[in-house]
This record gives sequence, C-alpha cells and structure tokens, in this order.
Amino acid sequence: MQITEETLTTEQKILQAARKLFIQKGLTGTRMDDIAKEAGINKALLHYYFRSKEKLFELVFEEESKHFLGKILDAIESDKSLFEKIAQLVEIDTEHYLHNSCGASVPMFVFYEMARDPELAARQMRFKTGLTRRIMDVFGQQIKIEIEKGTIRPIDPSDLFINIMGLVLMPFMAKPMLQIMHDWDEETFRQIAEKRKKEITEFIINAIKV
Amino acid sequence: MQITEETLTTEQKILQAARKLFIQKGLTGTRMDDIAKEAGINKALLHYYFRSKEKLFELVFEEESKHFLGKILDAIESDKSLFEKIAQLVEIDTEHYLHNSCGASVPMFVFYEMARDPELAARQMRFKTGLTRRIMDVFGQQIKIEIEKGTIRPIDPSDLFINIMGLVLMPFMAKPMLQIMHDWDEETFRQIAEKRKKEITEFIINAIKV
DNA sequence: TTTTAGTTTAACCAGATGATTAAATGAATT
DNA sequence: AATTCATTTAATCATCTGGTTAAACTAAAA
Repeated sequence: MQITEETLTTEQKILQAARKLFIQKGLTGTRMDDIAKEAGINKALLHYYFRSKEKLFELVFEEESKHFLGKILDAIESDKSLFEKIAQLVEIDTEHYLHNSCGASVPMFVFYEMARDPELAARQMRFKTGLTRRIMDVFGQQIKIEIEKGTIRPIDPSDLFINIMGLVLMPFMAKPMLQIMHDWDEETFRQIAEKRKKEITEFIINAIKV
Repeated sequence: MQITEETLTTEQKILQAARKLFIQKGLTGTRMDDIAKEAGINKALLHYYFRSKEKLFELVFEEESKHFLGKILDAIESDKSLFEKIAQLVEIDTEHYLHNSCGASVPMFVFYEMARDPELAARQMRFKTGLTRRIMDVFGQQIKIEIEKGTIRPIDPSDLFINIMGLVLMPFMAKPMLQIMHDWDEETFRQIAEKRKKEITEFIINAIKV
C-alpha cells in the first residue's frame, strides 16, 4: 500500500511537519502555528498530541541526531577494508543527505541547535556515548592496524574522521551560498553531490595512502 | 591606547553585543533586550541607534559574510605557489575562527541564516559577486596551470575549494558535538585546531599532488 | 436510536517581544 | 547661569506566540 497523506496518522503528520520546519527554520524560527498548518491541523491538536514545543522539538532532534550518528556507525561497522569503508561512509552519508534535505541540511540542524543550546547538546550526547564511542573505537582500531601495516600515513583517527565529515557535509551545509555563487539549480547541485562521492573518496585515499 | 569598554562608543558597544548574540543564538533566537543588556544599555536606545532588529541583523550579517569571503580572497590573491597558498588559506582561516568564535562559529552563522532565509542569502550574495567571482577566477586559473604542468591531479577548482573549506571549517561547525564526544575542554580544542593547520595542509597536498 | 470515547476546532489567555514616546539627564556652548 | 542639543531612560503599546479550555463533531458500540 502506498503511503499517501491520508494513510498517515495525525501523529505522523505532525512529526513530519515538525521535522521539516525545525530542520529548515530551527527551534526558535519555527512557530507552533506553522507546524499545525504544515500538518493540516490546528494548534490545539498539536498540544493534544505533543504537550509542548520543547517536547516535540526534543523528539525530532533526538531522532535526527541518532539517525545522523547511526548512518555513520552503519558504514564503519561493516566488515570491509579501510578504503572500502571510507567509500561506503561517503556513499551512505551523501546519499542520505541528498534524499533527506527538507531544503536544509540535517547536520547543520544538529550542529546549530547544539551550539545554540549547550544543555540540549549535553543531554542528547549523554545518551549517545555508546554510539560515539563505538564509532571511534572501531574506526580507530582499523586505522591503527593500517598504519602499523604501513598502508597509510600516520594520522589521528579523530582527525581523519573530522576530515571525512568535512568533505562529505560541507556542500550540504554551505548549499545556499554555493548555489548562488555558482548559479547551480537543484538538479545541478544534485549532480555535483553525486559526482563528489567518487571524487572525495579518491581525495581521501590519495591523502592518506603511502 | 588600549580599547576598554569605556573607550567604545555606544554604537560600537551595540554592534559588538549584537554580533556576539546573533552569532551565538541566531536572528530568531536573539532578543533585542538581550542585546541591550549585553551592551549595557536599554532597548529604547537600541532602536534610537538602529531602527529595527532586521536592520541591525543585516548590518552584522553583511559585515561577517564580507569578512568571511574577504579572508579567503586575501589568501588566494597573495603572490604564492599553489601549495603555499593552500597552506596560507588554512592558516588564515583557522587562525581567524580560533580568535573570533563568540563561543560559536561564524561560518555556521552565515550558512545557517542563509538557509533559514533564502531572501537574505540572495540579497547578500548579490553584492558579493565581485568577491566570489574573483576568488574562483584567481583560484581556478592557478589550479588549471598546475594541472597542465602536471604537478597536481586533475580536479575541478570549485570541488577543491569546497574540500579545503570543509576540512578547515568542520571542527568549528561541529565543535559542540566534538567537544562532548572526545571530552575536549576549550584549551584542548584550541590545541587540536592549531595542530590541524599543518595536518590539513599536508592532507590536501598529498591528496592532489601527482 | 442512544451512548460513548476518541478527534477536532474556535475562542481565549497570559506573557513575551519588537517598537514608540515623552520626559529626564548631562555636557558643551553662549 | 541659561540655553541647547545629543543621550538615555521608564513607561507604554500593539502584536505575536505558546498554551488552555470548553464545546462540537464523528464514528463505533450498545
């Protein structure tokens, strides 16, 4: 059965609308009325389903930040060589943000809200220490082995991790500026992001391989 | 003469306060009262100096986005070899954001507000076509020459540009998450950003040199 | 048909927030 | 000392916004 607007429960419609608007406009830039309108209902029903704006926001943020880290872990936990794993990390993340943009970037949303509200950052990361530690452990271990084998130059795993994230995410975070700078329409942007998958992977591998 | 709080004009104090808060909390997250309080004055005086929140915000944004692109152009227009230029671009940008953070990141501020308000993005970029075109022209020309000389692998200049920006800016944009993930205090973060200057430069050069 | 329980809405409230105004203050000038 | 003009403030306004409430509607159960 196809999922149309009608088949969604009101709760799902609200969550979908909230997600879209929070990612696009942020917590403080989004009105409860806007979410209601986007979901095709009114404000009171919003509070019937979700007690408060903060509660609704926290749900959306929790989901997105977990998803963000989850995607990374998926790629890193796979049983592959380092180079294949990097290719997969680039592929999975790019693909995810290419088809999940809401007209704005999820990583931007996550980082921005964390910067705006350190309490939120601390609270949310507290429940993700398992995820993050696992990411760094698995990745760090594999890097260490490759360095010892002499297949790649010595590099701090967290540095390499930041580098990969930077290369993958930058086009999505800087999208509005890049689009205007280079006069890219949506389709052109998509093509460039698509093409970057291969190019970034090679860029990274060239950068680290001996 | 040292610049203390007393030597600043009221206008400067307001702009300083507005800058700090807008960068930290964004347009929609910042209250006019907060700016007044931060500047040590009251709300009415704010409107006496700057007609409206939007006007004040636009001034701050204009300044920061111009500065952001200006720093890049400074490095790119210098009379140096490509590799030296990349080193300088990394150095200048990192140094700038290391000493200009407001507890939050300027590039994040610029990108975020552009994503939140496409009108603002279009309006602001319209006056910066000279800057951006100059950046891409000068950079593109030099890349082309190096590729023809065979010193670097073929790469689209805008791709390389995005890559450099991603590598330099990512730690600053993801700072809250990274700090919690790795348990870095401010000083540790500073040291890591400092150390990355050399490492990123080598990373990039290894990635592109034949 | 009546009852009942889950949905949905319009109207309203209290506090927040951007903006205005008229009066007060203070320092420089006459 | 009196005048003048730029600063500064407290009080106030109109609107926005998150949240509440009581009533209306709907469809299934009795």
